[in-house]
Amino acid sequence: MLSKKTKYGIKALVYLAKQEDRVPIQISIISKSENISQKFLESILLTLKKNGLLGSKKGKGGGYYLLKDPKDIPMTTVMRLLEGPIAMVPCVSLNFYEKCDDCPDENSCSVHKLMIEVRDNTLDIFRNTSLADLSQSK
Amino acid sequence: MLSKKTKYGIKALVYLAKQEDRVPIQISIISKSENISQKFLESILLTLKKNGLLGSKKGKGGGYYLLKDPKDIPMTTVMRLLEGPIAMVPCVSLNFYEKCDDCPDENSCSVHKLMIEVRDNTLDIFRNTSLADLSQSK
DNA sequence: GCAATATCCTACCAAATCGATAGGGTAAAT
DNA sequence: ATTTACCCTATCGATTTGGTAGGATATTGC
Repeated sequence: MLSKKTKYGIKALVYLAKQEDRVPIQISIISKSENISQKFLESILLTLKKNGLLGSKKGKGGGYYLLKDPKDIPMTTVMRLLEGPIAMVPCVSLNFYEKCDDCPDENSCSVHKLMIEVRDNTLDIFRNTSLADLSQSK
Repeated sequence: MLSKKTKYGIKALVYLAKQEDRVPIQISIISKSENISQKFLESILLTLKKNGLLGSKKGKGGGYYLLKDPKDIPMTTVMRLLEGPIAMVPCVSLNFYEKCDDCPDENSCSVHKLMIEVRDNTLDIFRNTSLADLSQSK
């Protein structure tokens, strides 16, 4: 299940990507427009900033803005940053791998094989979808 | 993230599907073989029984057994039963649909569109994978 | 009929996560 | 100097998760 953190984060990024200029947009603007709790959104944008997706400006006329061209931000990046692993099971995760306690041998695990297939497909979608793709849609 | 409940459930079902005959298998056998807490597995198998996937026999020589041919059990059924919705967001779920609080219009929601794509792909895999497919693999 | 077996059922529990809120600190613009 | 708006930490209630406990119920073998 997608967390609200991720959902809100994506919506905010799309909102910023839709802006013509790279003028800083205030949290309050986004939170109102997208119906997101302002304080919650605040923390989300902060982590997006800490991880190099957003820049910020303090004080009057301040706010957040994208650091890169939306075309150059694949959804894999966004998802991993906000949601964590894309795989449904840690033992098939590329970036967050973890061995299962119960599984003696991954290669003979039925769940493992199935979840690799799911991961590959999902990964493909996220890799081939950029923030720009999401923003252009009507 | 796939819950352990689902993971264990799948493993147990695969274990049962691998049996030659349809002789009842005891919980303790499966739990030992698959390294699953016996009591936890008990509750999982019970829900699988209540939902028509498994039959059971009480008393000596009792246990659980598959009610259908593994070929006729698609993973969509198993997943929906144990994990719930296959979609990452309720607003794109076929069987567990729920409207978002924050979204005024689903059709113009960027997250919505992306998650529909993911759902369709994942659904496709689960639909075209049966319990038999998982059991045959080495 | 009685004891052994193994499912069935209910209740409970600790830990973790989630979504959100509170309250102030810091930097920048006017 | 004041206002603005990001920055940071801490806390909180609700829910979910994975697991445990203990006994009730049905079936088998003797």
